Amino acid sequence: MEEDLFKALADPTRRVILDELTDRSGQSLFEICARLATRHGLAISRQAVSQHLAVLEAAGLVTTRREGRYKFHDLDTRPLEHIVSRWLTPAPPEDTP
Amino acid sequence: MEEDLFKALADPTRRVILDELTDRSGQSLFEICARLATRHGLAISRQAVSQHLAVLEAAGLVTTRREGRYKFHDLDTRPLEHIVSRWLTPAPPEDTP
DNA sequence: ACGATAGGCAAGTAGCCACTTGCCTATCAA
DNA sequence: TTGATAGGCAAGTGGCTACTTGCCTATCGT
Repeated sequence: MEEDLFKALADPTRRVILDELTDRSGQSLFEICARLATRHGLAISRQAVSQHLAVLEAAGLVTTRREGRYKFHDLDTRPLEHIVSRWLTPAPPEDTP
Repeated sequence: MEEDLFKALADPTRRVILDELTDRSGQSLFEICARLATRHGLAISRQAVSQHLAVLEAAGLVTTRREGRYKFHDLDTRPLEHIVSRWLTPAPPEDTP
């Protein structure tokens, strides 16, 4: 859903998570939490990060794979190409809410 | 401001306005209102559109010029290039809210 | 000058969203 | 099996935001 993509990008914390996954894809929830805290000074609860990841997954920006008790998160930037092409290239309008 | 850009893109009505300005740049507030109604079926008040345009202008996506009692709105897509390059190319992370 | 058109300002409201809190399930190590 | 680790679910709360309403200013045509 196109709507989900823009909603996902609207939050600064989610953008930092994308930065984190750009730096190292395939992190678990706890890894992401730790790196948000240590490298970005973000004091944020595990649930908050979990909810952000769900939003990013709904937007197609993150894919997940389960391995035992771990769940790894991988970045998928393909939806992003798709977004700028809407206005940078002469393309027809899309959603009408 | 980077934050303003993503916030601006988060709203579906604002994205349709960008579509409208992509189709024809330099429209006045009333023109945009009319075309949102006729071409997109959006029953939206003039003030709402005005506020949306202010948000788009704060994001740098729209520039305005006054001529008499008219105020024309022009599209500027440059901030958009800037946004996807953050994750599509190996670039350093940015905002930490 | 007067009415009509184009737009601005400000306050109020309703709905959404990020975040927390509390509890629960599942996997692994000892 | 027990405890610890990794994650999920659900309800509640505070703040932000899109939209409306009402009134005001400025420019143009006649």
